[in-house]
Amino acid sequence: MSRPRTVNATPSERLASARRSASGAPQRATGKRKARSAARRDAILAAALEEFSTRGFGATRLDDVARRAGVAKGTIYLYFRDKETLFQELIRAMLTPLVGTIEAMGAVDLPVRQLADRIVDLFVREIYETRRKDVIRMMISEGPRFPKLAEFYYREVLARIIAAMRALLARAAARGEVPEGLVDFPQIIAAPGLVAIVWSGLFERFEPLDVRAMMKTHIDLLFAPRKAA
Amino acid sequence: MSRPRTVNATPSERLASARRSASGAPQRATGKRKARSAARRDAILAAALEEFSTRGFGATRLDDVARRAGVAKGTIYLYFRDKETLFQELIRAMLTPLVGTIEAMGAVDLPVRQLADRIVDLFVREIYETRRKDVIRMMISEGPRFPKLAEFYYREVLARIIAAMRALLARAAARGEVPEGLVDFPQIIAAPGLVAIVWSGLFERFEPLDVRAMMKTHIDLLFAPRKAA
DNA sequence: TTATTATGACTGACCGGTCAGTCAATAGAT
DNA sequence: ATCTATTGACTGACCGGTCAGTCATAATAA
Repeated sequence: MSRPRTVNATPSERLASARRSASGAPQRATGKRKARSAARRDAILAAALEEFSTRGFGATRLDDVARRAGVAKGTIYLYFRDKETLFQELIRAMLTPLVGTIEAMGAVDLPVRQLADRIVDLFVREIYETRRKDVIRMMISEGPRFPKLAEFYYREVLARIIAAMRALLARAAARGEVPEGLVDFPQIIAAPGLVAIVWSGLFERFEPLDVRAMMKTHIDLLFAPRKAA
Repeated sequence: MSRPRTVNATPSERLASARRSASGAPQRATGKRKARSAARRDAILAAALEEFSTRGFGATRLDDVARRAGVAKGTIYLYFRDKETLFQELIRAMLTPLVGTIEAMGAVDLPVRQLADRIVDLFVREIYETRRKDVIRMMISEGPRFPKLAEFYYREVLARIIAAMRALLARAAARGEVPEGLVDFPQIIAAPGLVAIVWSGLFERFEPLDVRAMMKTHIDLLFAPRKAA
């Protein structure tokens, strides 16, 4: 047995190691190393996105992620505690930037129709035509088995977006631009977006779907001027 | 999906096995045996539903399915060729009965509003408050990695429902009960249903959603009388 | 500046546990 | 007795996670 292995590592050593990985980059680093380190992390996340989004969490092999990232498997564990952490960090990294953008949009005070158009545009450009579409699909697929992840997504993303929408819709409703009912269910506005995301993953090849047109139609129907009740 | 783990089995063996399993029951059977056989199959499917829908396809262990069904693991293989076949049969068995019901509904010629109410009711009673909700969730989650399954679902379920809806909407539009736009995107009608299914799996515990109310609101908004263009 | 030492990022062979699928043995029906 | 259905121990591919060892780079000394 010529491969001696160290069997002992004090609890504190283990803890230190765990803490390190949590930070997301191996130890401290300066200059060249720091840059390289960040690049590596990104490469791993990019590879993970590719693999996770085509194979799903369970069927993804970390060996494949490593190969795709041009890195040894062990390296992944220098940047992420384990497979699950990698997965969650990936989703976090992809979705977090969106929130600010959307909240900002809700703050602007424009006629709802214009806002609606902007929202549709934002959705198509920043989500539907983007890898974020796949991230949301993953969220839907794997979320039920990752309660922590679902909670993060709800608290940091959804709840905020819904709050912004509600505020916006309430203002519009007060002006009579929008029926009151919508304020209770902002989800209705986003519903076709969800349909589009799911459809694209399952049925696009049988029957392509014009997302923009569908969302436009939906908005037109919801916001069309009505006869008085 | 998943890697084939069996490496040896002559083509003819495979065929024989396939032929038998395809029938869904071991050999021919009559009387008592036939009944027992059908019951077994059902027990396995029921157990599979339970396991697959909480753990997902990949993480479900056939050992667990067997235990839950009160059967030895090998027995599963008497009724289904492999894990994937079991999964697909399950979805097939759960969704197929729906199609007829929905198509029948589309054939009736009633004012859209009444039809809409019936459709909402059907959705809530036959899907949302049922295990079928979970089956559809599984379809969404696992579909992208089971092209065959997605195709079956599209051809046998979705396409038919959409066709029925389109016919119905076209009639209604001709009568001026419904805006023309809807005919192009029957998906819009179903969108909140999808939202409800996804929501229930991910966020119910943070923020319950009144599906009936949401769908009612949506329908009211879509079908409300409009000012003339 | 150049030489020497220290660091820690990176590697990849390896380990241990897991689980789909098999099949010889057994129970049960006819 | 014969034939079928059922069992569950077993196999082996597979993969997440580990860690001793390597070497480029950074820190320090000369």
